[in-house]
This record gives sequence, structure tokens and C-alpha cells, in this order.
Amino acid sequence: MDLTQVSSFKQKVYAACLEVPAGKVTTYKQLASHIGCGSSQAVGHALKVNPFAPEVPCHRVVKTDRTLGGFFGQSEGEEITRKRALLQDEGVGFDGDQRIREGFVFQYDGG
DNA sequence: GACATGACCCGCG
DNA sequence: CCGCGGGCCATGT
Repeated sequence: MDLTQVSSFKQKVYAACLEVPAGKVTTYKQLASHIGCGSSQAVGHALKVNPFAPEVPCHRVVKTDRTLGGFFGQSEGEEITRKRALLQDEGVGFDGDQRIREGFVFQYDGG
């Protein structure tokens, strides 16, 4: 784990991911806001190129509507199925096939 | 620096 | 709920 091998922007993104506890998830927007980025899409890009996966829990980041979003470049398919499996394995609950149950979303300002 | 792309978000109908 | 258009920032060419 050597964060110096990535841009300072990604360092913030990955650091923010590590702040998310197992069994909970955060959103691209919240993560972006937490590191001072106005674009959640940029955050998504940083996660996509995340060289520290799964050491960096990029799977604990979902969209604002609490759907999974994407995983390793895929918005649907095996990788997404795996993302869902990882979250469920950590104790995250689902309201549907790709929707996180309310209450499993981590808040940076909440602890 | 300019152009194109992306694991996104918001407003409108 | 679904589709459409605009905005946002970082990355690669």
C-alpha cells in the first residue's frame, strides 16, 4: 500500500474510502464533498483506476439513489454481482437486486 | 492547451 | 418510473 504512486486527488479518494466501516456504504457525492471535490464522477474515475482494490474498499461506494452504480468499469454484469456479494458479506442489506437498504449508508459527519 | 470519455448528480416533463 | 439535456472534475490522447 503506497499511496504516493497515485495523484494526490486519488489519495484523498482512497483515504475517504478507508474511512467507511465494513457493513456500511457511502455515496460518490458524499465522498466527493468530503474531499472537497464538486464532481462525483471524478471520484468514480479514481475508484475505477483504484490499484489498491480490494485493500481500498471501493465497493463500499454507491450512487446517491443507493443503487450499486459500477464496479471495475462495469455498470452491469459479473463485477456488479460481485460488488453486491461483497457488501452483503459485510452485512449490508438490500431492498432490491441493486438497492442498498436505508440505514446502511455511512455519514462522514456522523462518526 | 484542446478534445473526448466516464463506477455521477440535478432539473424537467 | 423512464428518458433527455446540462453541469461538474479528473484522466488520457
